[in-house]
Amino acid sequence: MLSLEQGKPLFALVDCNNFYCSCERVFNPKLENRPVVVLSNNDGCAIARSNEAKALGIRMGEPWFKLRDLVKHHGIVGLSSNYTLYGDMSQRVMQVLRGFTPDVEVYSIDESFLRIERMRRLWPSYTDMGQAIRARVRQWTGIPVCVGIGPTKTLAKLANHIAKKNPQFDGVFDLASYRPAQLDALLAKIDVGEVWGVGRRIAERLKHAGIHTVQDLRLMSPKVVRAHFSVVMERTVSELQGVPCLELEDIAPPKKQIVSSKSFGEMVASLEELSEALSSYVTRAAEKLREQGSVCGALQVFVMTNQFRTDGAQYSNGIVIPLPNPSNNTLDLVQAALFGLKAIYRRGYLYKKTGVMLLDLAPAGQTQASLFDPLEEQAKHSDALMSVLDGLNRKFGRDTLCVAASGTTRRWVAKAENKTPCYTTRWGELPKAFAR
DNA sequence: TCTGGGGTCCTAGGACCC
DNA sequence: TCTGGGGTCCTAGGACCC
Repeated sequence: MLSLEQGKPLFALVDCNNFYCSCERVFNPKLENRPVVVLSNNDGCAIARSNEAKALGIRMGEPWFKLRDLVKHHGIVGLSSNYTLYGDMSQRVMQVLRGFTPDVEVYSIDESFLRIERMRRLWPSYTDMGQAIRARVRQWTGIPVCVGIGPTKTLAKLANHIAKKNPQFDGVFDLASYRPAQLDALLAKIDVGEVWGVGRRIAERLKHAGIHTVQDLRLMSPKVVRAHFSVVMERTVSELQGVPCLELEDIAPPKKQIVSSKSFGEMVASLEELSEALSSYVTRAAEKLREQGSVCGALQVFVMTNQFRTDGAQYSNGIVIPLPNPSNNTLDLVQAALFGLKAIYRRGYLYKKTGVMLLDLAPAGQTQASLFDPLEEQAKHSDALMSVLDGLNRKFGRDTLCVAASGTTRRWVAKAENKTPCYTTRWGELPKAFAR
């Protein structure tokens, strides 16, 4: 981790434009210049929109079925999400960024923070450096990005927003390239809700107090903000004023909980089918658990009916199951989860969703031993079995080897009616190029 | 008919301890 | 009539992020 004490930091935020839509466009140029929407699991709602789709007023999270008319009139393309593709494209983009500096924090699937103050001499200006990043990512991956540059993460975020919204900056904006008075005027035109850390609720409260723009918030005293809001907001205001409070976290800390849950393609009533679905989610969660080298000490199972429906009875419940011995063995976890499911299952409801959360995560191999620990020999067998399982599934694709409890009919799997191929991760689905 | 999934952090309040 | 003060741990709920 690059500490803030090591000289004055400078951050760049590199953010992919309309990331999921851009990934689709890389492999299907016919999608260029058309309104494209990528849908959530189950083809439920819009989670990524091309600029053309945004221009039609399609909002983030808008249910797809409500867009039916708009779709008909404007020839909107709605694609099921293809996370395998997006995950792979993301890794490629991040790899290109690491070619510029090792000081990269992958903040989400489509954005990274970079510490750039040591790169200054390689380009005439930071803006030129930003343009170089943009050009290389575009050329090597096909993905368009914007770059925002500022002395704190919050300001880099804001600069990125400015780069995105103002075409005259050509996708790169360095806050330092503006004189203070110019910057004040610019920030006085941006809604306070655009600040990183200011969500819908806090924006409402701020506006109620007469704070409408980023500039208004920037002029507040952090102490006063703390008194009326929280330490988090205090930090945000300090960062807006150029005082860095957040460091670059280039080494991802292990996750504290792992969740796997999904809505069903069709409603599920029986315990058997719920068990199948839950087993498959637990399998996925356990894979993630082993990937980060952890074991879990407890898991939580939950079920719920469709809360959007007004007819029919509603039911939702959850239960935490402590494990006698911390484990990352899929079979142990499935067994515990099914035990929990049995306890909260009620007959007579139509379920929409179930899921599992792995809790009390700890590094494997350094947990408190219990009186009833399995024999060392057994533990070794368990580890060996899991590495075979993971190895086969990595090599031959997910679910090549899975627990029988996850079933074979799988009526409950989510809808994905318009999904593109895994162009970059499956031999059988490689894109084909033809010469004329 | 159709409404995502996966995370983090902070705060308040209760239980309990000395 | 007067009814301490400080600390920890846990949980639930709320807010935020992508």
